[in-house]
Amino acid sequence: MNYWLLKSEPDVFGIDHLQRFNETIWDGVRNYQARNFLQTARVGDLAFFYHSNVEPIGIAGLCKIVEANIADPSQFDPRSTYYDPKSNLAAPRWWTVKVQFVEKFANVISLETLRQQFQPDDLIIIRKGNRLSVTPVSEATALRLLEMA
DNA sequence: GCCAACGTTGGC
DNA sequence: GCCAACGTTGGC
Repeated sequence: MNYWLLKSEPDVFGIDHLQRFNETIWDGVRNYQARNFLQTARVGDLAFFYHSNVEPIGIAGLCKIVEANIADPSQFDPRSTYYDPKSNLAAPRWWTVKVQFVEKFANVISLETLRQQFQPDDLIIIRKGNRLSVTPVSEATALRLLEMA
């Protein structure tokens, strides 16, 4: 099993939304490196839910992948902000997963705490200038994060 | 294939 | 609101 970190702005979609909806298709990823990570995610993998651009910044909860290799439906929807006219049904360009709510942490693991506890090599999210919205997390790091939650 | 220009992200 | 960092675009 693998571990991931999914980044989102809670003003748009946060852990509270996921708790309310229980499941969601993680749509709108339009970065090839992030997409490639998503394509390797498998059912049963766990993903940390990171809140960006908000106070407090940090890991707010946990979810799990319940469906893998979904062609992101928003790429085909002209009304969607994620619409991609260069994609098509026969050869979808953007792939994603469906995630299910697992847990909202009692306290957000803050970015400051993450920086104190981990090295940039261990946790991509704390690397300077990182903008990837989907990143892998090693098992060792994941287990430590789960203990901190 | 290079790279300047541009738009976006996201912490501060 | 600022701005550094980054990815993408498009002219050449």
